[in-house]
Amino acid sequence: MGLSIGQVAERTGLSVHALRFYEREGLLADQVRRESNGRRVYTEDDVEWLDMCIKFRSSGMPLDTIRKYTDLVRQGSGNEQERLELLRSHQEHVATQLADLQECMRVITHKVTVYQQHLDSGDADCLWSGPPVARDNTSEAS
Amino acid sequence: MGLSIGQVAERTGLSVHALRFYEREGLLADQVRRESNGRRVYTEDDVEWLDMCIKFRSSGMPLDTIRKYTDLVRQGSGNEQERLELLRSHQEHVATQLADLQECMRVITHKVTVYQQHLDSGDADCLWSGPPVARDNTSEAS
DNA sequence: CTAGAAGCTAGACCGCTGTCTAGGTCAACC
DNA sequence: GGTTGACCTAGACAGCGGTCTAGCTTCTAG
Repeated sequence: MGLSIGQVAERTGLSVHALRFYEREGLLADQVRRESNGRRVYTEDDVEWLDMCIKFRSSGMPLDTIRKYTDLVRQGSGNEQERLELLRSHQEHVATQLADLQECMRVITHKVTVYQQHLDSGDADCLWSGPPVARDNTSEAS
Repeated sequence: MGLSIGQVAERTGLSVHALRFYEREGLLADQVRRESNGRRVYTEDDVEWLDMCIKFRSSGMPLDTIRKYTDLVRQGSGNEQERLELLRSHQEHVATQLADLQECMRVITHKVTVYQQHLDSGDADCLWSGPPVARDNTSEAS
């Protein structure tokens, strides 16, 4: 039932280093138990929690904020409003990121399309606008 | 017609420090010209290029890669295939990010919903599952 | 019994992306 | 002519998020 740090590393994709680091940083809701020999014993809950942390991280939540959230959860019930606010604020943040990223995607896709067209329509003939400026003339003028 | 570093900072949202840093890092396609007194004079093209760099950066392209792309553009025509590959590779990267971010959004929205419901349905009564575990039981079990 | 794999702690180090400081120039205004 | 503000360079420093090392212990298999 208990998992070693290596097993948790494998499951979560984090390195054992990162796992110890996260623990030091107070990102784990439950204190990790130890075997008599001092080795960490993780539970399935820990893995679940870590997966959530990874999602938070990968969506740009700083470790600091994850720690805050963890602290709230650790304090037990009564602060659900605070947790909600934290989550909502991050949600907004992610929404912004999504919008930004979609815009980037649009621009890059446009550039890719233009270059592709250029390459498709014969190689050596420079119908491409010449130097000195606009040598990357995939800019936005549709 | 020429823009000072301060003006460019204002337009792009980058700091003057960052602008000088980007230049040192070779992220500018055209060499920035100088006034007789040594001050930088930017063109509208520079601003456009910087906007693109900002989009690349904000979608996670490392400065290193932007530099590579810049180098290709600086070298002039003939390497469009390489540029395209670089762009495509980044495009894939962004697509992955988008998917990840959307998944994060899903999870966070779920959590927000659960907390909201909890808070809506009366405050003090703990129909919430108690300690010691699952104190943040917004996990994925719909 | 020994080798190798896995774990432990404390703390140094790293890559990235800026940011800021020190020390100075230059132009404009009161 | 003094102050203010924008600019210059070179280089030190900072924050984040790990990553790795040194030096040690502890299990497991052969």
